[in-house]
Formats: sequence, C-alpha cells, structure tokens
Amino acid sequence: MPARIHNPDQLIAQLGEVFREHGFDGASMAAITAATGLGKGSLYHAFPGGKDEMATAVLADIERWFQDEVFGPLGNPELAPALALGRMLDACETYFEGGGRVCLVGAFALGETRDRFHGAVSSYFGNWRDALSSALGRAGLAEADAIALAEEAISRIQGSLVLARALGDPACFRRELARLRAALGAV
Amino acid sequence: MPARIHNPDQLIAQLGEVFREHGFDGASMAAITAATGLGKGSLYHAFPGGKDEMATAVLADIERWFQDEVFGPLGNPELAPALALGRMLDACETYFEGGGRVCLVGAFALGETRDRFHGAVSSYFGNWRDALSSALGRAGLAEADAIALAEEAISRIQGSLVLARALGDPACFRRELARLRAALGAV
DNA sequence: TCTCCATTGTACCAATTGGTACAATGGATG
DNA sequence: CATCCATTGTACCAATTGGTACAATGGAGA
Repeated sequence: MPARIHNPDQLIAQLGEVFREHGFDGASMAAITAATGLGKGSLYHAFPGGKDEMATAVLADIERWFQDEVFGPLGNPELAPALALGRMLDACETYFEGGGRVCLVGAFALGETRDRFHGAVSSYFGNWRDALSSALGRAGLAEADAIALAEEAISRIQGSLVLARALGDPACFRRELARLRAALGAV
Repeated sequence: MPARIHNPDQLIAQLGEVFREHGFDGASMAAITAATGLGKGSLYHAFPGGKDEMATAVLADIERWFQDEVFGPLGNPELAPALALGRMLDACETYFEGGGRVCLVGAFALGETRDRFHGAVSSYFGNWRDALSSALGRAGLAEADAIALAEEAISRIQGSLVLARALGDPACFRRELARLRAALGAV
C-alpha cells in the first residue's frame, strides 16, 4: 500500500501551511494527516518527536529561507545596501503573499507556543534585526539609529500582517510595505 | 459549599489572562477552572455558550476598555488631537504593561481563532483605525494621509508587541512607543 | 424561622487528543 | 528471482477534551 518516496521539502511546506492555518495546538494529528496525505506511521517515522519536531523543522525551514533570501543579502558587505533593502521588501511581499499569508513565527511568538519554541522564534527575529541594522549602518546610519530603524521596520511588517489579517484586508500590508519602501529609500 | 457572589468583572479579567497565556485552543477548561477557582458548573452557568462565549465576553470587555480610554478620546472633536494622541500612547504603555503583555485581539487575529471571532477582531482594529485617523485629520492631515499614518501607527504598536515577545525584550515595545510619540508629535 | 431558588461542585459522558505497536508492502540490492 | 529492510497504513492506547446532568448548598424574602 505504501506509495514510497515522499518529497521531504514538500512535506515541510505542507506542515507549515497546517500550522499557519490552525496554529500549533489547533493542528491536530488528524488535520496533519489530512493535509499531508500521510498516515501517522509515516509522520512519526519522519518525525519521531511528534508535533514538536514537526514544528521545529518547519521553523528551521522558514529561517533557512529568510537567511538565504533576506538576512544574507542584508548582511552582505559587498551588496549595495539600497539593493538589499529593496530585496527584503520584495521577498516579504512574495513570502507573505501580499498580506494574505500570516507570519508563522510571529504567530508562534504571540500564541500559546511562546515558550516552547522560544529559541527558534527569538533567533529568527534577532537575526532579522541584526542583518537589517547592519545594512542600514552600511547605508550611513549611526549604530543606534540603525538598530532603531531596524526594529521599527520589522515592527511595521509584522504589525501590518496582524492588521491585514484582522481587518480581512491584505492590501493593508501592501500599503505598509510601500510606505516602508519610501522610508527606507530615503536613508 | 458554594462561596456565592462572584465578581463578574474580576472573572472576565481572569478569563482574559488565561486566553492571553494559553491561547484559545490552549486554554482548556481545566486551565480555566484552575485560573478562576470556579468549577465547571459555575462557568457554564455564567457562560452557557462555553469557551466561545467566554472569549466573546473577554473580547467585548477589551473593546469597551479601549473605547473608553482610547477610541473615544481620539474621536472626540472637543479634545485637542495632540492630547488624545498622547493619551493613546500612555494607555497602550499601561495596558500592554510596557511590552510584557500581549495583545489578545492581535493574537486572535494571527492565531487559529482568526475566523471564529472575526467580527470582534475586525471591529476592534477598525474602530482603532477610524478613531486614530479622525484625530490625525483634526490635527491637520489630509484624509488619505491620516488613514495611512493611522495604519502605520497601529502596525508599529502591534508589531513591536510581537517583536518584544519574540525577543523576550519588552523594552523593544517601549522604544517603539517613544519613537511613535515623536513621530505623532511632529504632525 | 422556614421556604425557595440562584449558584455551585462533582460525577459523568462521548469524542478526540497525541502517541505507540506492528504487520504488510514493495523497491533496491544481490 | 530471492531477500531484505526502509517505509507505510491501521488498529489500538490511555489521557484529556469540551460539555451535560444533577444534587447539595446557603443567602434572600416571607
């Protein structure tokens, strides 16, 4: 009966969407088997640690993506900061699907899971802030100003995702990104 | 055995803290009875609709508080806008305990509960945006600019709560509030 | 003091939870 | 073709879930 060989990348992506849609506690094994098409046997074979391990893998995958697409370019001294900043905003627009997709890490930070995955959550946001402030520093800002603006920019991105989802209006997020693009472009 | 007369206001506050700490799905009836000291009998007597009704009552209570302390003053044409804006920031600093307390409505917006309480969530953020943009309009901004700045300010508040919680550094939130105070003061 | 009834705690319910055990499968290796 | 073993689906588990039923309580009004 087994239809062997399951694409692990696709599996992680599917798990991510389940957690995004239901939250950690809300993502029951029943929902996970339904979304992935895999039985418990397969899931616990791939993730002996159960849901915790699945969520950890998802978070690691997200961080890897942002490391490659966002944090890396931002921290790269050989890349023009203006270019890296624009790339960050483009990546966010794509990744969060123009405000239609929520930030799983942010949701985990606010939600019931705040402690359980604190390491991954804090690493994600810490790396983002550090990389962004590094780019802003290279763009000419003093260190304190760079850190302040980095915190502001990340807050605006995360907050507008909350707002967009709350109002049911993804355009909220895109508008905020546009304003942010102008503000960061003026540095 | 009953120790009659239970302060309903205190009960709502306790329920709010449970939902804040565990999330909606995570707040089991066991956790709720523990936090409130009330048995299931009392709880289902006060809230025949179960957890849903409890959460609805908590959300209504939060909206009432913000209506009185924030949205009302912001929308009041007889109040100097600069005063109302300052009062909003003070109220946020107090209510969110300087970044140590999460926004339950924001958490519900991001989390697994996004649809179930969509009405209350969208009303809270919609009223906030409308009241804030009204105050900014009275402060001299054109309507489009007022709406844009209102969305930005709410995003910054909500986002910095996410960031503060994620990094385990409540000061993040207070710093953002301070920057926001400067930005809104310059209007 | 006595009665009444809103309030309460407790025992209980079916359904679902995350997790385990294990046998069947079938591609890869020889 | 035969063997092996990683991979898989299924049956099952105790614990917990949200919710209900109901009897005991004890303050308020007569």
